[in-house]
Amino acid sequence: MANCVVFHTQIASVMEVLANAAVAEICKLVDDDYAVLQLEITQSQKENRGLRRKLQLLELKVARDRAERTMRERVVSSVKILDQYREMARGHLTGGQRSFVKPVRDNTWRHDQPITVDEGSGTSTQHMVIESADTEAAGPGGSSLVKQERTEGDPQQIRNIQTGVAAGVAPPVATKDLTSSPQPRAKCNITENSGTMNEVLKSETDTETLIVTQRLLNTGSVLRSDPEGLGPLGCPPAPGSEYLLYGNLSPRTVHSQRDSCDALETGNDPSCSYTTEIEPGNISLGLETQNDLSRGNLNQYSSSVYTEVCLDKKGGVIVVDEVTVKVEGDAPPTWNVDCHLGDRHSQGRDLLDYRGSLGTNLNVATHSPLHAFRDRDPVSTTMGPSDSHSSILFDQVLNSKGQKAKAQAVGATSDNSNEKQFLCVFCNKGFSCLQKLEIHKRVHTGIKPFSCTQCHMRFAHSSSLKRHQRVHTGEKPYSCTQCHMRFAQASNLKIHLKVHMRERPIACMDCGKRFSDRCYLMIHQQKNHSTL
DNA sequence: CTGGGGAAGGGGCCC
DNA sequence: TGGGCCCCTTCCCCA
Repeated sequence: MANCVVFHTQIASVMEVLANAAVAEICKLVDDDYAVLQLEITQSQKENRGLRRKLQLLELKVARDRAERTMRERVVSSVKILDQYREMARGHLTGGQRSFVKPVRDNTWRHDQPITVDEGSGTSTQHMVIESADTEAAGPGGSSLVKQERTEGDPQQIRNIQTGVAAGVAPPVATKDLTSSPQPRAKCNITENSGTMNEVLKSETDTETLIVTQRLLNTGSVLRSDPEGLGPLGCPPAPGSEYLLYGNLSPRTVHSQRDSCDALETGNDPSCSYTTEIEPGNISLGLETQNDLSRGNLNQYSSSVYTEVCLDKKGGVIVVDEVTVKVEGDAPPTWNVDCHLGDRHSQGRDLLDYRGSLGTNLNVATHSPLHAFRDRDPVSTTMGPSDSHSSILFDQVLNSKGQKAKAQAVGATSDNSNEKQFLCVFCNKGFSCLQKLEIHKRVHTGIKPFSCTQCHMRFAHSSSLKRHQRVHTGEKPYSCTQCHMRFAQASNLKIHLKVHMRERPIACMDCGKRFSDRCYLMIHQQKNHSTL
């Protein structure tokens, strides 16, 4: 019995030992599996983090591209807007070439009518206020004020754009327009923020408000800066400014300035954008006109300033780049033909071309009315360095200091050969050299450096100007050998020669009338011999 | 409606 | 690289 008890005790001990060993084994297995699982989880988490980072990078890249693209587009539109203001001022100064029916009081812009320019990339809210004293208040040097209120932001990121000629600073181009304006014409300070790329992304919800309030004078309207001649932050205007020169450097030349921060140095920063996005509700382009249009007082505004800017042929909305100018009411198209300065039809065609271009690429600022407006600048008579300079500066605005060529080169796509490494930022068309690209971009920018001295026609190509001048000289160097017809253009002679060679092989079986093409015969038969 | 002429836009090529 | 020429295309006007 005692042995039996001892035996059971031993068995129990063995069982316990075995159980402990089994538990230990199980625990070891669990620990191992747990470690493996932990390792796998950790690796998965690392992979997730990596993928998340990649995703963020991709999103950042996309946002950067979008911001850069938007910047370019808005720079164009903003430049055009500024150009428009210059034109407005100039138009009031050169009223002899444009019909101004509107009384003086109606040409006054309200101070409280803002233009909101959402720069999209800014980090602060800024206001540009264009003010002008009344004729009486300003005296013979009646002027308008363009100033900007900046509410926040790093002073290091401010750039001032000064349009016009600062007091005491000689205008770059002395023109006859100045005769009507004894004072320096325009001076416009635009303080602009630039930020980092992150700021661009962040500031998509931020607003930068560019409030432009200008009271236009019927005569002698002069844009000037704030009386102190200081920028919004007290930065004195730099006469040697170079920013935002665009188009023709007439007295309405945009002088710009860079303050000490040299904001254009931010060229590497895509957020360094001078973009404008005019909110229809705050748009001041029309200012009172817009309201008056809705009231049906359009006839009072034969001023090309208003009609050209505000009116679409359909009387609805003009879309210039991303700037939407809403015109309320059934405003009829009132492009003042008299304002076209003797241009028989090409300017109107510019508008058509512009619309057609927009039809294919809404982001292309092609021959916009504003450009057409500028292009009718009767001041410049020949191409001057200012024009090329302005083109360069336009590119500076567009691509921020030397980034243009880089962008063009970087933007090369597979469908462009190495021979055409210079790509147009507007249409992506490739050119073999930079000069050709620069010339081509006039199609989009509307820059026409070549002006006829006999009329006010302007051309983007020197050859076009030379060809045009035959209109004035009456020279017709191309003569037909078959008749006595003479032509100023060889292409027209070539077309004419077809008259002598043209055959009309298509004959109507009913009446015998012959046509040069089958489609003419079909139309003819449908109209005259249709049995239906 | 059709065709002809005038004129301009714009790109390619050459020097 | 810049200017000039050539060419094609397109639009407008007119008969």
